[in-house]
Amino acid sequence: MSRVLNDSPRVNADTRSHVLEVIARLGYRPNRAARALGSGRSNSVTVVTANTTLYGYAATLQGIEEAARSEGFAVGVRVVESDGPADVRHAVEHVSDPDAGGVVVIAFDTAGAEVLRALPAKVPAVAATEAGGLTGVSRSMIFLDERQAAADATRHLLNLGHHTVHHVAIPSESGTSARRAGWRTALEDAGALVPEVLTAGWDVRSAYEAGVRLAAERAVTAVLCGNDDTALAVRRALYEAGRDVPGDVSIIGFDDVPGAAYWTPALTTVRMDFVALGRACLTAIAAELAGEPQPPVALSPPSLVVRESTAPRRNN
Amino acid sequence: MSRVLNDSPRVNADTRSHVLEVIARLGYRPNRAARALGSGRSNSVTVVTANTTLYGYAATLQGIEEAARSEGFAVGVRVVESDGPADVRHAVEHVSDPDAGGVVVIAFDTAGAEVLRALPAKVPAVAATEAGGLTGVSRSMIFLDERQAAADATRHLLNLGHHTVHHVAIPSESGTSARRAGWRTALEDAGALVPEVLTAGWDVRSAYEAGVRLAAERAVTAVLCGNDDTALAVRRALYEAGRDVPGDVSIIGFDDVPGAAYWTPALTTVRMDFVALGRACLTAIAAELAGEPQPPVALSPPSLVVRESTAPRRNN
DNA sequence: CGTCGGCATGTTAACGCTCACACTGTGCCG
DNA sequence: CGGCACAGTGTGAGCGTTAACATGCCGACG
Repeated sequence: MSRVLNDSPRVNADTRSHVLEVIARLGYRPNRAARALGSGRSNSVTVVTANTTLYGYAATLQGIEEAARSEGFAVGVRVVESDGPADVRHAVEHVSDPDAGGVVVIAFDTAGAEVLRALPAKVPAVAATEAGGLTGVSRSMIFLDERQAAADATRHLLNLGHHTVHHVAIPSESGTSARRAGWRTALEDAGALVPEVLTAGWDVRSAYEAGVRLAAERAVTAVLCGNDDTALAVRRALYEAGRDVPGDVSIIGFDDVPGAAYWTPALTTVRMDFVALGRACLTAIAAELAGEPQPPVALSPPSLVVRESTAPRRNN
Repeated sequence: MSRVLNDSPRVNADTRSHVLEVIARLGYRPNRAARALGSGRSNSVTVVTANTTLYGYAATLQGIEEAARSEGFAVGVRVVESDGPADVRHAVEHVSDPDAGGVVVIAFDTAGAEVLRALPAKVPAVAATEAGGLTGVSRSMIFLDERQAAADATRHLLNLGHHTVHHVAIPSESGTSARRAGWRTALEDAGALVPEVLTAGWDVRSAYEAGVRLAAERAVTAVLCGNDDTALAVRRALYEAGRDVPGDVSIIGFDDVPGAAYWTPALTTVRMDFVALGRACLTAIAAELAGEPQPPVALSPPSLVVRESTAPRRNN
């Protein structure tokens, strides 16, 4: 019976259908735990992430779950609250259990990255990372390369007549995220001054505070925000300072959250297909678990979508 | 050794510490699958949800995971894409496996509700539902009762001089959600006219369309939206119609998503503590799995937080 | 001083599967 | 017509735990 469940090639069609019939009649359901124990495989993946609520993480998780479901995998979730040694160790121990199956770690931040580094080589894993991947880790790493889009966004602002564009960064694994890199490159190529970057946390408040600082400087007329939530907060700070968006200041976000098109003004942002990223991760870990070679994945690159939050520089 | 791992009372302190020492030295880690097989228990819960990306769902999941982690449970996720029979059946089969452990279904919508109804009585489960719970299901149901807050919100608008309050509803399990009920009650109590409710889906676009219809009617000056995303879209529609918020029209949302306070104007909304809801669900399912009686949970009720999107009715 | 009741600890049958191997029968080749 | 290869099927030894039971030990009680 084990043979028909795992559809081995060596079963007579008659026998198979008979077994299937009996299975149906008895309402038999295989027990996953027993199957895992017996085979050593578990047909499940667990995703470790720093958060389940933030859009990028949640959407990636959704992509993973979607693909997992269609491939018959069970999916587990484990959050690492911080990159502190205790949290990281616990997460690593959790997923080191064979029952956790394959692991996909969402390493957009240092917490995920630390887990990835601490993960024993024997546990199968892939990672969703920032563009470029992580250094010093030999794992399959899949990412959305927004470097180009970040440069496009910056150039878009420059072409609008802005003398330079400011950047408020979100937490990232490397000090130099792809967003920041693309931004800097575009600025340098254009011979524009590269302002100091402000950093915000995941919480909207810290982004707001960065916005307040930016709003105080009359010289800033264009800002590239690390993500849409950051853009929201920066916009708020600008508003409170009496500076109109996009009249006085143009802003661009990253992610293109579902509501971005419905903002007032609608947000110019970079569309990131996190769901596709998640799906690709699942496909990759499934291949690794099956011992198949992993074809390099090519995700369509993020692209700038221009809406209403950017406008020509107002001469005054 | 099984005895020390499960800290049974009948072990000598010396023996225990010795075993512990050896365990540490060998780097031994118990195997979850084997443990589940042997004991019949799995120390894990799987949450079935219709979505992982929408704020209410994601935050509830976060609460569950948080509590699960601190109690040593592993958490699985299974999404039911729709309330169609096939999706529901697959989800039910998935969680019927003993390895799935306890189940917490997020039944804010019909998909979740259907799963709950179809779940065999033998599988331990609790549900996070709309206020009031589901009829015809005998399971522990935990919810945030926003009826009062909805009424408060409606009254707030009425007190501001609005003749009535329109409502755009989001999908719900019952035709009459608590939000809607509270709204209607407040309206009736005030002797105000009860307008027809508009319904939107989870997608922002449908909410936008509802907003467009509302914006076309000069009589609407106050609208209570089913959630913050809906409010966002309605606000956009109003803006496109040249109607100012809150000058011409006041709007209120539900959820109080992290960014709501940073909108422009900051959104008046009802704060829902989904994380606490999730935690409560985990506590409940853990108790059920342990065979302990379940104390009824009392979650602090959602409350209205007044910000900038509501203002006195403008007489014209 | 013989017994009996616990406490500690040793032992082993499940748990529900998978996988490797043994076995049977058939068609085909020489 | 014997032998062989192989498709199809039966069988049972694990897989890593748990829990029930068996055993050994000591002190207390009669």
